[in-house]
Amino acid sequence: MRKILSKNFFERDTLEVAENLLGKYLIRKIGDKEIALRINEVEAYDGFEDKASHAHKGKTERNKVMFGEAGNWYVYLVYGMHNMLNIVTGEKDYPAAILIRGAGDIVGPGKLTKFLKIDRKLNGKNSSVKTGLWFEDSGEATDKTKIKRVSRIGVDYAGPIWAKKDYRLAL
DNA sequence: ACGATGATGAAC
DNA sequence: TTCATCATCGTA
Repeated sequence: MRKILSKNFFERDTLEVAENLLGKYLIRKIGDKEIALRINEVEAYDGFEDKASHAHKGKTERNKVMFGEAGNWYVYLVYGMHNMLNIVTGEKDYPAAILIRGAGDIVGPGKLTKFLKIDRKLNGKNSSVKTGLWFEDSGEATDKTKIKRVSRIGVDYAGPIWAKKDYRLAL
């Protein structure tokens, strides 16, 4: 059973989406080939108050897609060389997204986008077969009791409260 | 432990 | 228009 995840899956609480995204598949179509990778590590960036989130200082040219429709891709460049892949969650005008850190054998958000040839051309597009990048539920059950919850990476600047939140989920 | 490498946002 | 900063990675 292949079920494509659509907007309604992402239009709810970010932590809840993050938890449910683990074990789902990220599908990338390149030419006539499809690559499917099982998602095993994500990070949540949730709301205005989250000081680790790009949206904390309000809407800007870069982060505006976080304020848009759930199920859209938020892709940006860090450190001058790595594209980060995020999926927008929650209601419109509520800024939140989930960073995909690891899928399949690929560990690390920068390596993942390089492997799947993902760049900012996808920013603001929705996740669907049409854009060549989407999610599927294979139907296999994931054991939620096995989910590890630890602090996020590279967000020390957010201060002790927000840097310490266990918003990094892994299988 | 550190440098690569460039867009972004805030200050001036 | 300049400047510090950065949701990382590979090499040492």
